Amino acid sequence: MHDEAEFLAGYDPGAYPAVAVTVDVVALTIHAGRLCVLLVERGEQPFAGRRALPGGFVRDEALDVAAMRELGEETGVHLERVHLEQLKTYGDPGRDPRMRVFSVAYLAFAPSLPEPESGTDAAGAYWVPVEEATGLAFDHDVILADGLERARAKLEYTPLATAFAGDEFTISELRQIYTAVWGEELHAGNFHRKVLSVPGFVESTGETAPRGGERGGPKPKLYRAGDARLLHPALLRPTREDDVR
Amino acid sequence: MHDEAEFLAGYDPGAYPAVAVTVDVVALTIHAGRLCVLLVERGEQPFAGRRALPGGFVRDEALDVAAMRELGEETGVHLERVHLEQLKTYGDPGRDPRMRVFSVAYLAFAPSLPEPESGTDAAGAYWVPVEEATGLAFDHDVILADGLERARAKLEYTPLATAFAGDEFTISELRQIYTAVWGEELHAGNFHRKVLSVPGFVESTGETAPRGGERGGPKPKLYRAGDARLLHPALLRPTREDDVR
DNA sequence: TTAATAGTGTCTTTTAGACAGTATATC
DNA sequence: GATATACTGTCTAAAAGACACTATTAA
Repeated sequence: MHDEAEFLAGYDPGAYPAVAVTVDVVALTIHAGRLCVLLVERGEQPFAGRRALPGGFVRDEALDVAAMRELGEETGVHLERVHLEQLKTYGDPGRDPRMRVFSVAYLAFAPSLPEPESGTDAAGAYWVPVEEATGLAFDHDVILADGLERARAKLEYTPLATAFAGDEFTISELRQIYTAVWGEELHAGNFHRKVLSVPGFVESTGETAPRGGERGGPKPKLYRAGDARLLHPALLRPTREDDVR
Repeated sequence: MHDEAEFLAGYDPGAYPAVAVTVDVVALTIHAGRLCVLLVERGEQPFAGRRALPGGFVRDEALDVAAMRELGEETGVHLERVHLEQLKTYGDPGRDPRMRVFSVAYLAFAPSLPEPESGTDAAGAYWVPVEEATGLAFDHDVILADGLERARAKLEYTPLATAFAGDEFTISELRQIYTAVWGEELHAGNFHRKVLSVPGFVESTGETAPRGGERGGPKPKLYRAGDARLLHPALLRPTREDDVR
């Protein structure tokens, strides 16, 4: 189109007030039966010394690429089979003292627990149990809360829990993931039957684990993630009427 | 903090490459039993003359404020009890030929059908059945598709359908909303009982509609939206196994 | 009168959840 | 042997869905 080319030639990007776009990542994993989030200690202003979600400015790249890159650069955590999804964008004026900064938050689920190495941008990075992750920089407390709510909801109707597990896992391990994320005990027997009854949630490897539990019990069978993208029927949280209203 | 103030004084926002942030709104309503989306005909480059979602640059304001403002300015549609929620952010390099533009998409649900007046920014604005809303400017086809998927899913486990209805509505009207959004017929009798059995979904006004259907039938009772934020148990779509994998 | 719609009854199937019970491991 | 765990059986209650039926209204 001639008109469009002409328009583009005369267009001045600098005419708009400066804004910046960052990505911040809520990376979750299970460690010792507890749900943990990856935090960095900020080495630079603003909020130097405060804990924050890993993140940084978006370059000439897609948003999800930026999220994955920042996760690796800033924490030394390089996740291969990591599940990454966009959470929400935060852009209230004043949420960053430097300038107008819009942060596109991502949610990541890490299967195992790679101990992070300190990267270039951060003085340190570590997994922190989510209950202890408070007083974060910027509006990251809110972002974390939104991420946790999303994660808890998605466990119900998607096979997301398998993203927290390794390639092969037992039904018990899967149940412990649900327990950690929801913060509620689940009946072992009913959970077992339920998981196996949902088509495509898990599939058997035919193998069994090399040994039983620490204090006895039979060797459990091993499973891997199935091909379902949604759980039908869903695996609902124990109903608390209060949450509904 | 002395350190932080010092840092801010020496900070130069112009040092970063220019980016822009816009909001785009997927505004949905039901018209004559069909799900419709609000589109504008672009009056300016780029994509002049093409249909697009209403939207524009974010000013010194919160994102949801920007979304509501653009909806009003660009289409003349001023929605009072409109439900507005953030959908997703789109930021692929090259999605806008002018510069790097990140678009924060919002999803809006309009109860009635205010016929839009042409506003300042747009050559025209009109409601279009979603099946006919193709070939949109930028990546708006994708944004619309994501918005529809979100809307369809939220009808299942939230009372969102009431946002499409007026202050008072009949169970039949509510069912027609589900039918229009999901594109599937629902059994009238079972739907009726189901809606009334979900706590807090709807509450009776005690009144009945002034008359029955066009071709006969009793005067239906009137209801208004209840206080539930989630539907328990949910109102699930007729299962299509294919959607799951 | 005809036909369409509102609303209810009832039956079957599926699912959730409580609870018990058996087999198999580890210490 | 004591004990913890994996897994299954069984029963009950809740819910989904199919289908039938009555009552009420507009044309």
